[in-house]
Amino acid sequence: MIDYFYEVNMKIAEVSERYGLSSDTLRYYERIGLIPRVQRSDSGIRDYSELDIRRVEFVKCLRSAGLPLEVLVEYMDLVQQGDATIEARKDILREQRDLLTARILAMQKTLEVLHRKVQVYETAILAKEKQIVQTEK
Amino acid sequence: MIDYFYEVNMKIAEVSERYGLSSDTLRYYERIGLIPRVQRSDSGIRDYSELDIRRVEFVKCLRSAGLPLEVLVEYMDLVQQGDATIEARKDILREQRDLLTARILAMQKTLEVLHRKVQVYETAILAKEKQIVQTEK
DNA sequence: CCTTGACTTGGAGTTACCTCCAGGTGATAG
DNA sequence: CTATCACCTGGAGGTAACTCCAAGTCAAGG
Repeated sequence: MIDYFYEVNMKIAEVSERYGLSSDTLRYYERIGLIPRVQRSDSGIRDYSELDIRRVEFVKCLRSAGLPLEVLVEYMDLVQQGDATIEARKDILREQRDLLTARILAMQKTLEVLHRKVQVYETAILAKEKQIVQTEK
Repeated sequence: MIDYFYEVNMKIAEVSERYGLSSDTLRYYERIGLIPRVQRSDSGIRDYSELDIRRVEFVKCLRSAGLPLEVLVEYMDLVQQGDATIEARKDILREQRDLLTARILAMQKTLEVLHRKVQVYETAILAKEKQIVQTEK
């Protein structure tokens, strides 16, 4: 029988595939309360709703920038608590945004250092090659 | 008696202070071969030379951008081995530079997401305040 | 009916990177 | 002379974030 309802939901393997997080990690995130409990099918299998998937995406995004799980858990907890926590949530995100800005700045400085150092090596290698050519003459 | 030789060297506490790495961390870095063995005074106390200090600074810089210890140990090892390893060292730094570039890019995207989200919260809070004012009338 | 394979759970194990500790030494201040 | 203090060593402990495992369930295919 054809299912007339459009089925958006996904099993854990699909979510894992799509967001590059292992199934174990997804289950782990749920365990620690980072993602609220996902609905299970009759046979107990996770059935990620669109909302769940958006949460995974959000978490994946912030985690990949290095925000600590602890902070994200706290934030997601506040989200669950509803409108009264908007102020607190904003404060968390603002703080993390500022920290991230600082981290990016530091990394850019380091990148510069690395970049110059690579260039120094490249010219050193060129000089060495030239020396070899002269020796061969 | 006055010491006529200019004394640049530092004890571990001073290096720790100056670079924001704990003494334990400095000793740890030496243990794992990230910093070659630092000279000891007669009574066995570390006496960081200018070169040692430059190494600490370099490591601190790269670590703060998230380069893994393993890679840095490998690199410092090659440095110890002398000129023959210049090519290999360049390759390591180039790879790490490229990885870092990618990480910074990803973080900038996340920063944008965070930034927008903070703004959404800020306007939401403003709207809420306005509502309260109206209710009070 | 039986096997296969993707899923479930609770709990244990792993990795990277420190951080702490116990027990000991040597220089300096009271 | 003794107490304090910064340092030493080797080794154990801690934390964050996964990652793996054993034992079990269920649906689908042969």
